[in-house]
Amino acid sequence: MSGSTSQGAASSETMQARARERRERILDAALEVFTRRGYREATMDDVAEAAATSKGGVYFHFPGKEQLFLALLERSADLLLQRTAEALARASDPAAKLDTALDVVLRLFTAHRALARLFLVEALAASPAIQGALVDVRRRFAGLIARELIAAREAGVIGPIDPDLAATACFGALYEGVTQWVLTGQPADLEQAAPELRRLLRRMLGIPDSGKEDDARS
Amino acid sequence: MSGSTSQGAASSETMQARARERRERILDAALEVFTRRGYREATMDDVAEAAATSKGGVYFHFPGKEQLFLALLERSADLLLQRTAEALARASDPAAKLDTALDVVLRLFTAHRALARLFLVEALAASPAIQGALVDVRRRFAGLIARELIAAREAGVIGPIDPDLAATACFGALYEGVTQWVLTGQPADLEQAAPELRRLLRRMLGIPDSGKEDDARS
Amino acid sequence: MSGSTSQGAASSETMQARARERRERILDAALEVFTRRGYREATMDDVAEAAATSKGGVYFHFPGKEQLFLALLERSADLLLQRTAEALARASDPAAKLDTALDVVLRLFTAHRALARLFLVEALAASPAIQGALVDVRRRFAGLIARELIAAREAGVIGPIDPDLAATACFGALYEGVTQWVLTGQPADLEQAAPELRRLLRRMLGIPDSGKEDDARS
Amino acid sequence: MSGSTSQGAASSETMQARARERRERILDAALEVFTRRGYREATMDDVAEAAATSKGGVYFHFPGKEQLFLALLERSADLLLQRTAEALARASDPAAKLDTALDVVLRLFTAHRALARLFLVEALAASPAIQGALVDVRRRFAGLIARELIAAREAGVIGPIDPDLAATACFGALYEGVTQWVLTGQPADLEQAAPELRRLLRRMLGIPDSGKEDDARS
DNA sequence: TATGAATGAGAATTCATTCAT
DNA sequence: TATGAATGAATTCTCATTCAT
Repeated sequence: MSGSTSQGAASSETMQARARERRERILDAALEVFTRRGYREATMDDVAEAAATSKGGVYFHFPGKEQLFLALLERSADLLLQRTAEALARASDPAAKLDTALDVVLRLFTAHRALARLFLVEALAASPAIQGALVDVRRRFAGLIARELIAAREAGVIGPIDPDLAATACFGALYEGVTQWVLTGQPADLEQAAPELRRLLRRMLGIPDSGKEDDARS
Repeated sequence: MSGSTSQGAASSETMQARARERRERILDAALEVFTRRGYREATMDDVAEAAATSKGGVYFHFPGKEQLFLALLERSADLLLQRTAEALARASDPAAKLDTALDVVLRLFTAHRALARLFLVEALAASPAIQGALVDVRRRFAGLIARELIAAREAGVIGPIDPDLAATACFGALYEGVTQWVLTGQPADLEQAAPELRRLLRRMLGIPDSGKEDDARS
Repeated sequence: MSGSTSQGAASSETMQARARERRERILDAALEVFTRRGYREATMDDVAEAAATSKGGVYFHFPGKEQLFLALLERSADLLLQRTAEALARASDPAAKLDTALDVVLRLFTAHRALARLFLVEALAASPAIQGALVDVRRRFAGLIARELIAAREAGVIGPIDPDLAATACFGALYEGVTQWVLTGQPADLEQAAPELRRLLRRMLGIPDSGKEDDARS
Repeated sequence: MSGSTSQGAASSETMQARARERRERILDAALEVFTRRGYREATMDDVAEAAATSKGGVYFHFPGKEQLFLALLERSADLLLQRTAEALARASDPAAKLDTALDVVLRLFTAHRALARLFLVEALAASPAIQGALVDVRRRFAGLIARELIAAREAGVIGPIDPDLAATACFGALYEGVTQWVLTGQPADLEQAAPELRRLLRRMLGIPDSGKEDDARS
């Protein structure tokens, strides 16, 4: 199995690279299709066509429609969670962490509305397995926030609080705004809502206002 | 008015009453089925069977699956919004209004988890028309809150605030909690989360803590 | 049964008159609907609505859809055949008979395009029973022509001829022109084709040209 | 061109050949089924079964029932028109052309009564699209005749005539005879009617009788 | 007689998945 | 690996007919 001929190995490597490439292309196509048509309405034919391959080709890379969606969800969730975690790590104090996380999420979703739709709308009613996966993603995300809240509490920056519930509420406030935007297109620029949303969340969590910044909309 | 026509009228009235009754029975059955199987998985056969009628009977009362769901959504939304509006009207000061509205919603959803699931999960990815209707319901609900926030602001009870965004955030925090409960069953008792949620929302909105109360649902 | 009370008798007569009236109204509505939607596409609901009555009402007067169509066909065929027979009786010589019959048919169909459609198009593929009825009508009509041809032959006005085949051909030539008109709307004025058609049929049957008349389209 | 790709090409060619074969098999089956049951009564299940394939297979090759019928109509019309055109081209003088065309049509329909039924009866009331297609076929056929009439007129073989109307009448006479035969089975042998029909049409068109031939049925 | 609610047997069509090539 | 033809179960919706009132 280990490179009997260099040619075989080279070709195998090339093959693997190609396979990975095609896999990615299928995932990209799937994102576009699931977003445009919805999970149920989207057909494997749609995906195959969008990926410029055949139905059989899709089935070679993914065992089924559900697993395709799941893979897509995972890939997207990893991106979202990783970016958020990085942003949280970069910021020093709790207030800054909150701000940064908020910015990352809003920016990410603004840039990838399709992805937002996938998460917030389509995945919810797709299938039990997908629903489960989505719940998991939400939990991981809320967990990220909760951890920070615990740290902030221990540092004495914020008062006593139920970190899980607070994180969920925080997540939900953000979530609802994005969902409305995804579904209705309003506000036209999602990021413009950031300052006010930041203020609301800070107040909810009991993070003291840093005073200086942002255009108070008194 | 009496006399020769009364018989005809009576029979017609009876018919209409029966028809209305059957229509309600179908809606009840539809709620049960859509809840148990999800919008997409549910079939009109299921609904007919659950309503102890025939497929044709369902189609006599509703022109299609989507319209059936829409009718159901409307009926349920009216109930939810009306109850909440009543509760808001009963309470006097903003803090009490928030508390009461929260209680009503949590109690309603706790009592009708099926309905909650229908609203929060299934409807979202059902079809564009249903999605639109759902967005509308969410907006009406957020509007209810926004109106109160404006009143509270004018009464000087709370500070300057963007009422729409705040209402959306408020709604979202609540929504997310209920959704988690619907999807995961946690917390086991949704209403137990009320006091802490109340505290968070109050803080977010800037409603002064009345001190004494909480976890006493006196 | 014989007028026990004048009131009863009167009301019964009135009833019968009303019933006949309604029956006619339903037939009129059926003609309109079958013509507009085609036999298969037309529903009993359509007919009932067009007749401003209820489905049950239609079923009271006619045992079923097929019988309704049959009754309509018969009523229309009677009209067509009777008018043609009258016209044939009025004319004296074979040439005049042909001319008159042609005029009657073209005028009748021009005035009642719906009826023409019913005969020439819808009835053909409706159901075996209806097809049988239609074949019968065609035969009766062709028979009308054939009888005249036999008489003309016996009178020595025309040469030897197979009367049945000639009648069928005659009928078909006419039929095809009307069908094209029904299906395509061309020629815009069906009756304008009469002179040329008359000339063709005369020649086919061997009826000598009366010379004088009509604008030769050389 | 040979070598590594030849295998792929060969397999692809094989596939295509098989697919084309299957497509033809479905068309053959459809002809049989539509003829036996009529357009409306025939179900896609019937067609699939008759083609020894699955419903999905039929839908793979044809997008729907109507398009299947349309494809069938086209295939059959092409056959009929082409044969007739060839026959017309083979004959030299107008009289011979008429004779040959008549023979071809009668022979073709006699041999394929199912096909005749499809054309003359079922297609007429099937659906607007099918109706349109059928009108088109009729027109093309009448056009074939009209062209010959114009040529004959220019050659001075026949007198002044409206070629379109004459062609339609000619076509109609033939059509009606065949339709009667399709619907009633009479005459038992369609081709036996040829001589007399020929005489009638010749006379109608003003083509001089060649004198010698045919068993005059005086 | 008239009404219209109810029935239920079907129909066309869709699409995830399989598999020979 | 890739292709695309083939499968067939499942689903929505239709409509002639019945019948209680």
